[in-house]
Amino acid sequence: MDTTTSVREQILDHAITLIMMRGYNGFSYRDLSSLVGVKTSSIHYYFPSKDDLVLEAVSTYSSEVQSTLKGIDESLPAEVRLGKYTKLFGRTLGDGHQICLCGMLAADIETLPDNIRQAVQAFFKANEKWLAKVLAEGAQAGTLAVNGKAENAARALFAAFQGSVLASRLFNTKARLEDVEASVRIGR
Amino acid sequence: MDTTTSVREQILDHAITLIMMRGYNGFSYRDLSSLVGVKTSSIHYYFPSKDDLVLEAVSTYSSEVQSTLKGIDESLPAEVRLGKYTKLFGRTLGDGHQICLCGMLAADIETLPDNIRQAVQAFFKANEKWLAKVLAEGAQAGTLAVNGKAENAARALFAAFQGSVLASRLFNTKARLEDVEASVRIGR
DNA sequence: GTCTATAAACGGATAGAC
DNA sequence: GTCTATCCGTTTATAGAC
Repeated sequence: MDTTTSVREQILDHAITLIMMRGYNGFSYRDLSSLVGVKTSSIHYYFPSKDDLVLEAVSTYSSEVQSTLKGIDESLPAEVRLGKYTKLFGRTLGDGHQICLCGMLAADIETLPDNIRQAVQAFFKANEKWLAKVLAEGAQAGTLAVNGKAENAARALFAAFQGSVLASRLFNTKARLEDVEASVRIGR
Repeated sequence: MDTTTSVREQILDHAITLIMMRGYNGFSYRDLSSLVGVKTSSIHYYFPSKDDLVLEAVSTYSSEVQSTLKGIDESLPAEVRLGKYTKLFGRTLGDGHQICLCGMLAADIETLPDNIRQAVQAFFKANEKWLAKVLAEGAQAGTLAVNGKAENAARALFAAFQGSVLASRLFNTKARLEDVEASVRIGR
């Protein structure tokens, strides 16, 4: 089997982790250079500008999340799917020093170009759409507490997940993610 | 009357705005220098290190928010107090380019010293405590939808507010703050 | 208190050899 | 593709004159 990871992939992977940890303005080509073991000029060969690198980081990260969501069987009960979504955010935390890449870039958005803003917006919309479907079904089944329209509740719920990974890292506990799930889950 | 604003106050005010806009790693002493009209070395006179400046920014910001919360009459109905809290976050947005200072620093937390982390944690806890009281009363009165314990629901709700200012700025609309309020408010 | 001057490291980025 | 070498602006911070 092939366990090779190209330099390009390594750069991208480390960039994603660094952004999730320290944000756009908190990492440099020099950081990547020492992590991957190539000179900064080699990184510029693959990603001419930092914005190019970050834009591709968003695309890669977003595709991975979308793929995970697509892998969640829609025939499962709504509350079970929500539980899997909570776990997805739990994995995002990693060793406890990372938050969602798009949540982080949303914080840095005023220092980023418009094409990155659009990519981050698309990530938000996709997550909200997925959650809206889950909430609508859970409301129908009486297993999830949904106040008002599912679309509005989904936007509030996604915001709660983004805010809670922030708080989870700040307080060094995953319990805050569970608070969010508990806030909409009826019964045990 | 005295409309004088000391250089020190001006530095602090602009620092708070810059952090809310661009984050810890997104502004510099040079930015402050051009905004206030003094050299960067003069800023170092008041705030020896950037961390000193940011720590005091958190203290000042936190005091202002605490003061606003204290000014909300506790004899008002819970849902009315919640409405005022939503408006507080709406003012935080300002001209639409700012988020909560402590939400921003929570995103930057991995690049900050421990004393700042503690100050940000204290801000989170104070807000969650205030919201827990409102939620408990609203649940009792049947005006607010609270699932599970008020303390847990309050942590989820505060996370939702933090996430929603992020989204409000990202999409350039205050509607996302209202989604959060609507998600717990019963009836019209 | 505020300035000039300067340090010393870091930032993203490019040219050209190999 | 990767390197060396370099550009040039930025960053936090300090020393010392006024």
